[in-house]
Formats: sequence, structure tokens, C-alpha cells
Amino acid sequence: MSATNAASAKPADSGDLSHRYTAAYANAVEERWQASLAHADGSYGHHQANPGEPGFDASKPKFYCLDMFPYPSGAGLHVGHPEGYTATDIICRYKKLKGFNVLHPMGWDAFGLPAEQYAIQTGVHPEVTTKKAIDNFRRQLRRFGFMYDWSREFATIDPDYYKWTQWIWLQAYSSWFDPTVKKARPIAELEARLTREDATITVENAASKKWSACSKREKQAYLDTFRLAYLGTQTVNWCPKLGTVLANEEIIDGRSERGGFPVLRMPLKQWMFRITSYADRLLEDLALVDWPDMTRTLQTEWIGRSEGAEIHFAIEGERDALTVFTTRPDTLFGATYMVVAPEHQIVAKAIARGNAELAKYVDWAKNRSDIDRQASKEKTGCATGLFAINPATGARIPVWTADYVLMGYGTGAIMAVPAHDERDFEFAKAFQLAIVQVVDIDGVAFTGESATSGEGRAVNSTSAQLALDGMTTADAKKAVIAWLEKQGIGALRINYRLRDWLFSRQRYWGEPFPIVYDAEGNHYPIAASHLPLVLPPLADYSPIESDTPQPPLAKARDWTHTTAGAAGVDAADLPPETAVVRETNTMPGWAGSCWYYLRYCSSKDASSFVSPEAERYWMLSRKKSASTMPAPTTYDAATCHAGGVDLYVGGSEHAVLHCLYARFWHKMLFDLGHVSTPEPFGKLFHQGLITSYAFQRADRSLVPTDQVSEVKEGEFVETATGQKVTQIVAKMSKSLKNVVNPDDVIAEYGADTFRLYEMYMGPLEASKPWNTRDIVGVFRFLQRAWRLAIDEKSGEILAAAQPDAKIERLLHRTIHKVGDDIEKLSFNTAIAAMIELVNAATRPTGLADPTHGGMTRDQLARFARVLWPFAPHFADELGARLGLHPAGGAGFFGSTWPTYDPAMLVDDEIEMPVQIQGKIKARLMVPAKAEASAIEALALTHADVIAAIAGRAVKKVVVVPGRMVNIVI
RNA sequence: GGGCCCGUGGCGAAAUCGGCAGACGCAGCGGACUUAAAAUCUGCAGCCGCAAGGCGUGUGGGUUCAAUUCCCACCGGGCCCA
Repeated sequence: MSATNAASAKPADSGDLSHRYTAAYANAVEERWQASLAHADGSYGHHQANPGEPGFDASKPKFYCLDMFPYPSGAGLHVGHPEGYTATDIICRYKKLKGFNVLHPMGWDAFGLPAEQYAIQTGVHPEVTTKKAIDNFRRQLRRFGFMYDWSREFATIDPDYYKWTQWIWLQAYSSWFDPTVKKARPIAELEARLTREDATITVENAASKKWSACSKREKQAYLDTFRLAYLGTQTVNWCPKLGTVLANEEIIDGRSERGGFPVLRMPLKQWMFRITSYADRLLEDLALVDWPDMTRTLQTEWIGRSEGAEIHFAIEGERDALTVFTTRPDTLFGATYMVVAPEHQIVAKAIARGNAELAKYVDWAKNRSDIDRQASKEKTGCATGLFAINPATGARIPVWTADYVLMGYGTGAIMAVPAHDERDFEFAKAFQLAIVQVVDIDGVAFTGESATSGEGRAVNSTSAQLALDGMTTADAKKAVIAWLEKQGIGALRINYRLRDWLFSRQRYWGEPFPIVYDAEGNHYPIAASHLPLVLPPLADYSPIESDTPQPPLAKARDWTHTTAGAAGVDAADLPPETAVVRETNTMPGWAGSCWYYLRYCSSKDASSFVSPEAERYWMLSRKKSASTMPAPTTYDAATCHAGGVDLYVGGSEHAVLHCLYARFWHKMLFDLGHVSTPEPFGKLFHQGLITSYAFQRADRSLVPTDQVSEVKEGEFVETATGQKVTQIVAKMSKSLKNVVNPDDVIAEYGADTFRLYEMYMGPLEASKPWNTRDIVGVFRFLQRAWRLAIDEKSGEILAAAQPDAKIERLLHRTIHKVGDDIEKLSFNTAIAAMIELVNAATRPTGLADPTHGGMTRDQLARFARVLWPFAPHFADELGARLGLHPAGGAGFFGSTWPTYDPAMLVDDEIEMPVQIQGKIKARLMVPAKAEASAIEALALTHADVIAAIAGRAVKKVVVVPGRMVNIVI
């Protein structure tokens, strides 16, 4: 038997295949390599040095690859986690071989409700359960062999981390958005300017006062209206069940995103972020990043910029006008009534005039939950008894209130144009209000039976004051706005759907705000030198039952009641002995994830939230077109990438909230000079959801997987009843008993097989069902590759002495294709290419010289490096047995990606199909570089072609060199 | 209701500057090896048909020498926003 012929090395009858690549063998190999990454100093894994540290190579380009860090739940890793993590691990290993400095960190998003709820039930501190969950997650991630730089690991609950979360919040608190330069600036600059100019400001009760004449309190109140983090009274979404208020973003169809509980609206004083001041930049800068179109669209819609007009309607008998926002000022003549939200202050005035019916309606409407308000199709409302004047027509129009107008949108009041708005139309019909057509839409007749919406030409829109008839919608809008501005009763206005971000939560398990209040309720920041403000332990975590939200931290009386000096308030602001009370709300779960990618750059830095040098190195880089220029020191839009992180991979469920919040924080930090780039994430990618199979009865109810049997291929019945059920794809869930535990899969096949399977399932971005039966395919691939290289009896290398020309050629192609596919994140096709190579090499019958099958040691060494990003333990083991590195330690970590010869990618001769009328009739072998005319001549003289033409006249011959020939007759 | 995305063998999928549809894997069927099975190797395999051949990328149209790919309409599924 030739030792060069791996495939014919038939296994002996039994027993002594002690080096066969079985699951147990794979597990042993993997665990040995993983154990060797535990270093003597207690650290683990591969460390990537920062600039200035020993071992840092400044000549290499950087690649910062980020995974969305997980929330460490008690349930451990889900199979969905390793999907994205394997993808980034492959790219990072590849980039490492390609000569990059690679930053690939991991950490824990560890504040949040589940741990707090568990604490409420058990009394165990959330930190205890969370740290236990983190330990388990870390163990699982290491078992996958991901090459994270564990020296940079942290959790958002670490005081050393949230110290800086609090610090960043203080930056926002001490900043304002200057609209003239469209960026954040220190509020001290605003204060200095007001002092310098001795500006006249508006104080309480709309009185005007010189800055120098203002009291300290008045100055403070004025500055507070500018802070990027400010205390605002908002109608909030109060969720009694969760015991907290929620952001608009956390509510879906009137219920909490988490848990699906009802949400009530109530006014409350809360910490807010003035994210709306960044609306335009958040919108514009989406053009600077390489993100999925879907995600960009979602953020654009979420910000919801709309151009229109603000119009002030005079109210009979009232001093103040009623202001509305409309995107269709051109329909002003059609405004036949007005509607305000029940919470609108003008309603209170109307009630004060003694309108009992109105009071009754408002009470009823206010007590309706958002669910009821949105669910009811029937229009409800009540006339306020007030009348407004339509400035265009001079007509008296009634002011109504209705719950379909929400206080949170626009100004909480609308001018109703029933002829051209569906909801206004229904309302007008229900209450017999006038309907006047003012837009003639091409091809759509206005019948009075329904509203017509869209653009057209103005009709019925001319009065002594204003003439619009005949104008296009766009022109009419401009004309109306110009007229409103001239009259001083309105103006062009840009409105956003985006609201300011409610940042307070009535929760325990979150970052405390570094702020205290004096007896009068004035707020004072805690100096940075007193951070972190550590979360105090509690004995009882349960929510405080109350009509109003009561944060659990209020129970920590010893902590909340302190003095200004002890808390760390600047003595210039407040004498140190002054009694103060701490803020008892905490920050939401989003806080920690808004900047964690920055902390990874220098996660142990004690003197700043991120070391400026490390931040600049990892976040700032040149565009490809400017790659020959020296490394940048400051951002330059023409030559630098706007986004810092080179690749960010995570689920699309974070496409709006997390990715919008992080951008907002990043832009604030950018404006204040703390980070180098205007955007945090250059390229964003969403991996698809891993689903599972489930079974459905005829009535569409679902049956847990363990209650179903397969009677024959593809046919399933419910075991208990014998009734037929259909196999469908569904989300993994405990109730359906179709959740796959990664630990089990690794035990059965090894981590390398798990990694390969998830990458081979399909495109990374696609949602795909887990099919346990398919795993064996990639496992067999590894077994075949192993057998190709290793003698299963001795464990020694089994290599060909001479390279086979065909295999060498295929190897070059594989190196090329796998590298290309990794860059495109097309891992399934990369793996298919490697399988083809191994199949060809293990099938000596297909080779030119069957006695020289398999691969040489040199070929195996190149193959191992191609496989390494995907199945690192396997590849490192193979590398060690080939003598390329020691059997343990870094393996191929410091190696290079194999090169290929472009000449090997093209064949000398290729097969081309010849079609007649689009049907293939013959196949032609032609030289790869043959001219079209030569191919045509060859085709027309081919016997099968002549037969197929059967003497008919050839009208046209289309030759696409390298592709095909089509003959038209 | 509006917007976006997706429909390819029994299954996961591949191929889209328009150019041989179904690479690769699973499941399936046959053969070799084996007392047998597993494992391995090897062959077959879109559908109809003994074959020649025909039909095939959700359905119907269109553009083109040529359409999974581009355009229109519809059907089905998903996601987001109302």
C-alpha cells in the first residue's frame, strides 16, 4: 500500500483507529488547544497590543471587528449567538493572516430587567446571578474557540465601566446644542456668552430680563432649557406591571416590547436626552456609512423628517392662538374644523368656561389606555365650544377635541381637512362637519364618498387675501407659507417624528444618575472625581406600590440622603454641609451599550473613558482611495472613513434603537472632541435569525416537537392522536421544545463542526432553520480532510510525495475563492469550495495519476491555513503535526494567508455550449483565448450543429466568448 | 392601508454587469467491502417518459438571440411603519 494514497488506506478490521477524527477525538483536540491559551499570568487567549505597548506593529493596517455583546441570561448561549460570533471570528482570523492588527473584543451587556426580576423573586442580588451567567457565557464562548482579546473584557455593571457611563452622561448634562454650528458645545460657553453680551432672556411668567439682573436660580433655569441631558416633564409611558416608565421606542401597539404589558400615559418629571437637536445630522450622516438599506430606511423613518408649516389660528375670545403643524399648508382653504388632543391646554380653558359634556369626554379619553385609543375604529370626540378663524377664508370653524389626535405628535392640534385626509374625513362624517374639496387630483374624481389624498392642483382656494386656484401642490405650499410669514401667522417648519429620549427608569439594576437635589428640588451634578457613584445594595428589590412611579432606590434611605460635600457637588455650587437627596431613578439598559465599543480600545484605562491614542488608532482610518497617505491624526471627511468600527455584526432587532442611540452619543462625544470620527459603526451587518422546525395541526395550532413522530419521510403525525401534522419553520421556543443547546451539539460533534455547520447553513443574512440532520455533512467533511492528511492508526502525517497538477490547480482556486468569499461574508460558498477540494484530493480515481493522490505536506500546510478561520482547532492540530508550530499555543495566529498564482485560475481550454434557438444542441472544446470569429467557425462546422440546423438559413450567430454560442435560424 | 424584502428539487441551498439552472451538503436509491451491520469507498438522482424527447426557478404577461436575473400585474410568505 502506498503511503501517498490516503484514500486507499483502508481502515483495519477493527479497533486500532485511535487517531480517527471522532467527536471524542475532536473534543480532546479542541480542549487541548483551548487549555494552552491559558497563560501563566492568569490571562487567556490572544492579546492584540495597542499603540505604545510591547509587541505592537505600527506598520500594519487596523481592523476593528465588533460583535453586539450579549445580555448574559441564566439560560446560557442560544444557537443564535454563535452565528454572528463565528462569522466575525472567521473574518478576524482571515484579516490576521492577511497582516492586520485586529481588534476583536467581547464583553457583557449586564444591566437589565430579567436579573432584577429574579432578584425580586429570590432576594439574591442581581450582581450574583449576573456574574454567574457571565461565567457561563464566557466558558461557552471559549469552548467555541473564538479569538477574542479577553484582556479587554468588561461588563457594563463593573463600577470601573459605569463610572464612565456616568461621566459621559455628565458631558451631555454640561453641554448644549448650538444651532448656528449644528454641534454640541460646553454649556459654560453659552453661559460666558450670555454674561458677555448681557443678553435679554425670558424668565418665569414670560417676563424678559437682562442676564446680569437674573438671580442664580433664574440663570440656572434658563441654562437647563439648553442642556443635552435635561429634566423634563413629559407625558410618559408608565407600565404598572413592569413598575417603570418606558421610551416610545420600547412600546409596540400600546404594550411594552418586553412582556407585552399595558402601558398608561401620565405626566412625570424625568431625565431626557435632547436627541431631537441631532435629528438632521443623524439623518444626513446615514449617507456616510455602509449599512443595510433596510436599516438606513428604518432609521430615516424613525427620525421622520417632514417639511410643512406651522400655522397660528386665532381663537375667538382667547388671547393665545392655536398653533398647528401641517405638511399640507396648501389645503388651508379646506380646513373646516380643528381638532386638539384631550390633554391640550386649550381644552382645560374650554372646560373652565363650564362645558360639562366636554369635561366628561376628556375624563373618559384620558383614562383610556393607548391600546383602547388605537384599537377602536369608531371616531369619538367632543366640540369644545370654541371657534377658530381660518385665516385664508375668514370663516369661523369649530374646535373639537378627539383622542385620535395625540399630544405627543406635532403640537397636539391639527387643522382638519376632511376632503383630503382619511381620518379627518371619517371624523367629519361622524359629526356632520363641513367637507370642502381644495385639491383636484389627476384622474381621481372627488365624489364626497371618501377622502382623496395626494398631490394635484388647488381648487376652491381663492379669497380676497390669497389666491391658489390652479397652482400645483408644491407651488401652493410655497405660496401659502410665504403669505403666512408675511401676515405673521405662520412659518415654514420642519417637524420630526423623533421625540426626545426619555432616559430615566424606575428600576434598581441600572446605572445611578450622578446628580443630587437640594430641598427646593434644584439639581447639582456630582464631580467626575467622585465617580463612580456605586449602586447601593438593597435588601428588598420589589417595586414600591404607589399610584405614581416610585423607584426601588428610594428604599436605600442612607444612600439617598446625604450632603453636598459627601456626594461630591462642587462647593462653589452648594456648601458642602447642605443636605441633598440623590436621584433615585436609574439609567435604562441602553446606556451601557451606547459606548462599549469605545471602551474596548483601552478597557483598563483608569484616567479616561478611552485613551485618546488608542481611540484614534482603532477608530480612525483612511479610505481605501487614500490608503497611501500617512495615518490620520484628525478626521478628514475626504480621506477618512466616517465610521470607526470596521465591521459591526448583530441582529436587526437593534437596527433602530441601539444603533440610533449609540450614534447620538458618539456624535455628542465627537462634537466635544472626545472621539475622532463622526459615526461609530462604518459597516453594519445583520445576521439572520436561526429558526427551528415546528409542527402544526390542521387548525394551525402548534404541537411541541417531542409530541410528534415521523411516520415516513417528510410525513409527521402527532404521536398521541396519530393525526397528521405539517412541518413548518418557527422561532425556537421553550414551549415548542425545539430549542437547540450549543453545549449538546459541541459534545456530539465538536466546536469546529458546530462552527462549520452554522456557516454552511446558508447566507449569513438569511433566516434559516436549524436542521440537526444536516450537521453530519460538515462533520464528514472534517473527517475526510483528516483522513486525507493523517494516518488514523498512527496519527502521523500521510502525504503524497509528488504534487498532483490538478490538485495544485484546484488548491490555488480554493485559496482565491475562499479569500474572496470571506471578504463578501459568503461563508457557505467558501466552505463548499473547500469541500470540493478535499473531495477531489480524496478521490484518487479522478486524478491523472491515481498512485499519487492526496496532497503533499506543502499543499496540506496551505490547505490548513485556508481552513483555519473556519475550523481553527482542526487546522492548528494539522499544522502542529506538519511541524509548522508547536502542539499548543498560538498555532497559525501569527501566520500568513497562502498566496495563489492568477495563472492557475484560468484553464487553457474550456467547454462551450452551442445553442440553436436557445436550446443546447452541442458542446465545443475551444482554447480559452479563442476569438469570437474562430468560435463561430468551429460551432458552425460541428457535426451536431449542422444536423440540428438541417439546412435552414442561419440568420444570426451570437458568440459570447467563454460563455456560449447561440445560433438563430 | 403604506413601505421594504423574499418565493429555485423531498430539504438547506448555488448560479443574477441577462449567457450551460440546481455547485456543495442532507435525506433517498443502487454497487463494492463485510458473516452482517456501522463506517468507508463508489455510482445514480429536477419532473414526465422505456426511449427519443418534452416541461421546468410562485402565477400570467412583456422586453431580448437569450430571463431565476430586467419591466408590469397578480398570488403567497416575512419584516417594518400605521
